[in-house]
Amino acid sequence: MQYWLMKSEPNDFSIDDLQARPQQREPWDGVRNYQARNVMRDEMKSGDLAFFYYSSCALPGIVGIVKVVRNGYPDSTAFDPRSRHYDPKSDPANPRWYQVDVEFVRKLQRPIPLLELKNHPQLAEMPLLRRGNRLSIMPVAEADWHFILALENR
DNA sequence: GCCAACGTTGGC
DNA sequence: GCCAACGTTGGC
Repeated sequence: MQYWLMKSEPNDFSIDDLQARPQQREPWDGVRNYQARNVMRDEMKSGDLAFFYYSSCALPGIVGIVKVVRNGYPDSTAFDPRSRHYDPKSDPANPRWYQVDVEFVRKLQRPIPLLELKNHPQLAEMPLLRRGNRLSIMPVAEADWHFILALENR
């Protein structure tokens, strides 16, 4: 099993939105970055866990945990001209973009802000904390996963 | 809103 | 295949 971090802008899709969905599940669609696409298509597997991370908001940070419940499959919003994620270059016969399905697991007892993560030298090698990182989906080392969860109750 | 950093595009 | 121009991301 692997661990991940998935970014979302809370104004766009929040963990509360996920919790409110039928079966508390939702396709993680609209990702238009090749590296993140490759992760969802090739690496994320049903049963993996991921941190739900808020970006581009008042308090960027980790707010919860989700579980991958479906392996990568083509992102159909790319085929829909009415979708804001429409990509005419994605051909259903040869899809360019992929998504996984995620399921709500729980919210953290408190959000763990990016600023706090930066205070821990142990986490300095996380892709999230590396300068200029723009990946919307990235791996989390198992040790980092547990370290971060231990911050939750402080 | 600013702007640094990065990814993508497209002319050559 | 190079690389300048442009668009996007995302913290601040």
